[in-house]
Amino acid sequence: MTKVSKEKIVLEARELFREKGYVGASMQDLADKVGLRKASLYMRFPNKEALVPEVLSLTLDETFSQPDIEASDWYTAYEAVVRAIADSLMDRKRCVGFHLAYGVGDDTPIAKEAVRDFFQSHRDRMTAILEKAMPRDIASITATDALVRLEGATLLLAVFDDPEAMERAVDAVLAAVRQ
Amino acid sequence: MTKVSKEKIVLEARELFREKGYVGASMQDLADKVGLRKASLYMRFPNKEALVPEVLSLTLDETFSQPDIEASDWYTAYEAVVRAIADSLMDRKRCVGFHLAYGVGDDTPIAKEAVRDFFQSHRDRMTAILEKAMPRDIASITATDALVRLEGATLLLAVFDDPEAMERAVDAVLAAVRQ
DNA sequence: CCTACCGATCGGTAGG
DNA sequence: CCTACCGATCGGTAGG
Repeated sequence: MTKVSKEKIVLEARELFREKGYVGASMQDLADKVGLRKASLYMRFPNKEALVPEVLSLTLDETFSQPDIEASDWYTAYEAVVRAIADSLMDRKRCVGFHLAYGVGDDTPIAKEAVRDFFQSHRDRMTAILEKAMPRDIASITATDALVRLEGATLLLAVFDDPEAMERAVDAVLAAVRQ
Repeated sequence: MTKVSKEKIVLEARELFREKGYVGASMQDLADKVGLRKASLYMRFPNKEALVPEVLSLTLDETFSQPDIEASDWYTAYEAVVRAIADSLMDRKRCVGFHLAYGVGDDTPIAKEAVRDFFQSHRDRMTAILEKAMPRDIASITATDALVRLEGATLLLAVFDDPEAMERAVDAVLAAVRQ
């Protein structure tokens, strides 16, 4: 009976938030998943809301720890990010960030701010890569629209289990920066 | 004290589902909104799940009752649909269908099927318009990708209250069928 | 269309 | 890290 790590809890919390959203995910479900009693979760996290920043910063780190992102060639780096995002979305059929974006309200300001940070970080880091090849304002718009298409394609994954829209989104987003 | 119409209840239920999702919206909130006791809602609807098909079919009807959709010119009709969808999303910052797509699970099969119908109807009706100008398979893909972009842009509306991504999505989606 | 209620579950805490 | 509990709220029903 080895101690349950904080990371394990965050990973399972992410699965719950992704699948059921913020309100639909319960601390009892999470406790069952990690094999603890519910009360014991409160030793590591002050409350449910505090799980949200942890879940999102873990996810951000995963996405941007792709090896090719350090490539000197901007296109190689950009393609790596886009494919990392798309692969993770296709794997899980939903975006935990998007589910939380729709699901957290003004009653959970810390969670709300974490969601903003999550997507703003995506935009900033993608913009930084594209800035090597185009002016800052164009890079920023291009990054934002890429995110919009990738996230939008999760609708088809969630509703119809159809990955084709995501594949087309990846192709279109990459083609947009190649011309 | 005139009777509360079924439509009024459905309209308020839509607002709740859009804002809080399926699990986050409570029958008590809905009762308060329409000025009834909670038990009285069950005279018109057998349960909470039954509200979902009503909410979505009302929304579908609103979108496709735009006058210009009957235009003989396919482009005029398509533009009317795209703008009707975008205007409604920009107005409310979220898509009730998307929130329900992420939020309903296998425990609510009727709601889940209603969500599928909702988006499949969008695809079918947009495809029907585009078929006047291109082969069926291209029309279907074009319609799906248009939906993906418009729905994806709700992320920026929900998180940053930024309408610019939606405006660019509308322009891009219309430009895609003009060339 | 109401009052009054049901069992189940929610997030969170006391106390060890 | 646990047992045991808190008040609040959930969807839904009985009975009038």
